[in-house]
Amino acid sequence: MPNRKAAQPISLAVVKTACSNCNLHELCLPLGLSHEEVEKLDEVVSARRRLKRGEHLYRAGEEFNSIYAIRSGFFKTDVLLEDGREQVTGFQMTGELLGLDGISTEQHSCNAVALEDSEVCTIPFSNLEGLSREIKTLQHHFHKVMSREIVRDHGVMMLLGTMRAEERLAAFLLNLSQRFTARGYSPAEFYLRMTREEIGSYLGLKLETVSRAFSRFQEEGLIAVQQKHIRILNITGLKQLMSHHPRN
Amino acid sequence: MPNRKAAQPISLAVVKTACSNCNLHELCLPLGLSHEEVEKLDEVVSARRRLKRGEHLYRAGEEFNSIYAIRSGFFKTDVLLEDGREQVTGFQMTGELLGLDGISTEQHSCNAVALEDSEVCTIPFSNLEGLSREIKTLQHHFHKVMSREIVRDHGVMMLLGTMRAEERLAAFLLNLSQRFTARGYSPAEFYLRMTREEIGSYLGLKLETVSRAFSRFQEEGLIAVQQKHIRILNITGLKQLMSHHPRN
DNA sequence: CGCGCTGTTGAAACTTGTCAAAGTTTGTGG
DNA sequence: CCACAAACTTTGACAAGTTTCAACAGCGCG
Repeated sequence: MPNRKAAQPISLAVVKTACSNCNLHELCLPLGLSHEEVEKLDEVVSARRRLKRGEHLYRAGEEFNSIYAIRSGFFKTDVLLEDGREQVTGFQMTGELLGLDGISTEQHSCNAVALEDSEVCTIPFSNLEGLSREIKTLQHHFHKVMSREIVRDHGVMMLLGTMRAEERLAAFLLNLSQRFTARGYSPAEFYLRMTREEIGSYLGLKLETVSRAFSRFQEEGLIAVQQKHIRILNITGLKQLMSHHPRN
Repeated sequence: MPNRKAAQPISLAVVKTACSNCNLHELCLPLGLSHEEVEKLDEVVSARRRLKRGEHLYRAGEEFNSIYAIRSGFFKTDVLLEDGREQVTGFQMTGELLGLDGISTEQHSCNAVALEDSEVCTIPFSNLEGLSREIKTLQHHFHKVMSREIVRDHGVMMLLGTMRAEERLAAFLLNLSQRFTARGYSPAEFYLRMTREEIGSYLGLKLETVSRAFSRFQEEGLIAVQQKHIRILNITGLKQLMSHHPRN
């Protein structure tokens, strides 16, 4: 096995990822696998890839071959309609998977764009399927991950279908907070990697509406906003905001 | 093999389904399996279950054990928030699968309700996983089905996030039309199984708005509505309606 | 150091929701 | 088989929320 730490010219495509060394066990696929099984998975995860901010990991229409595990960084996925309409369908962070949408037609159905310099593990899908046939735990975990994505999408549908602007933004901030927390970051303070327009697109709102909601939250002492820097001052307040549903 | 047509007391739970006889090959799981493989699947699909209109196939919170293939009938799934908000997340028809959301937490995360008398095949999930480990084609097909669900959800997010009332309803009708067509029914004439309120819930609109949009489509000669009976008179018109996006 | 992208704020327009009333269909029990 | 109640649908008038358009401020990249 090559020594990855040696100071030598780096061939990006060749650097092997090692699930066994990765500190994302609980977030990514290797959950609950034996040491031996993780080593098999190592063989399947073919390469790391680095992306600069703004770079596409894949584009809608491209052939689907692999799914990607985010090692570090931050992504958005978005869908484009023929008529030019566009919507952000999700924001993904460390330990989350990208590309599941491509399995269905063997073509990616959305664009994945790095919102900051990022690094992903490439997992050739047919290898993953192969290994899933051998390792029951892996198979089941993968199914759970796909199912979780479906449940998550239902949550977004709920948000888009039943919540008003400020509720949507509160839900969004609370969701980010919770995901940062799960990764060991502060639940109350973080930088947004996306623009107001991208937030709006995700939440089904115009950027101005997002901006106004931020301002309103600030006036009410719920958060402190300074551009992309967010501090949540009153988590309970944000949560309450969401349970005051309009009527029915 | 028992003769299912014999006039004898029927024990619902015992009647075996036979994928091999089923005319839903292309819609359900057995796509592209060999004869032999389909027979293995037969063994896994444990029982049929009949539901009356209004009956729940499963409820949110119940333990997840099986997924269901709709043999005949029509369902809705909906999600309930603690605060009483509710949203229909989908309508499912013959040949489609129900229950994929439950894999993630081993609990169903939504309710599935029959909107007309219906019949489903119960597919114990661990059996399906087992068989997937043996039959590559089945495994891959199942992954595609899950992925297709994710892509479908993205479509709904798009609809909820970027379209206005009439566009949403047009998209909804076109989608139904297309799915009926795929099942050999008329593309232009069908009965809605759901109420205006359920349509509204799915589309993120109030029932009055749905009703008004129907009326407007009728005035414009795009469709003929009589309660739940819909005839599409001008498919192109409906499609055009959707490409006149608001602005950007 | 300035230009462009991003974000903020205001006022007016528009879309959808709310409330209310009346019409229609469906299902049930007499 | 009819009658009545309940559920569903339609329509109108008004209110509320969000978008649109516009102007300006701020930050950051080159």
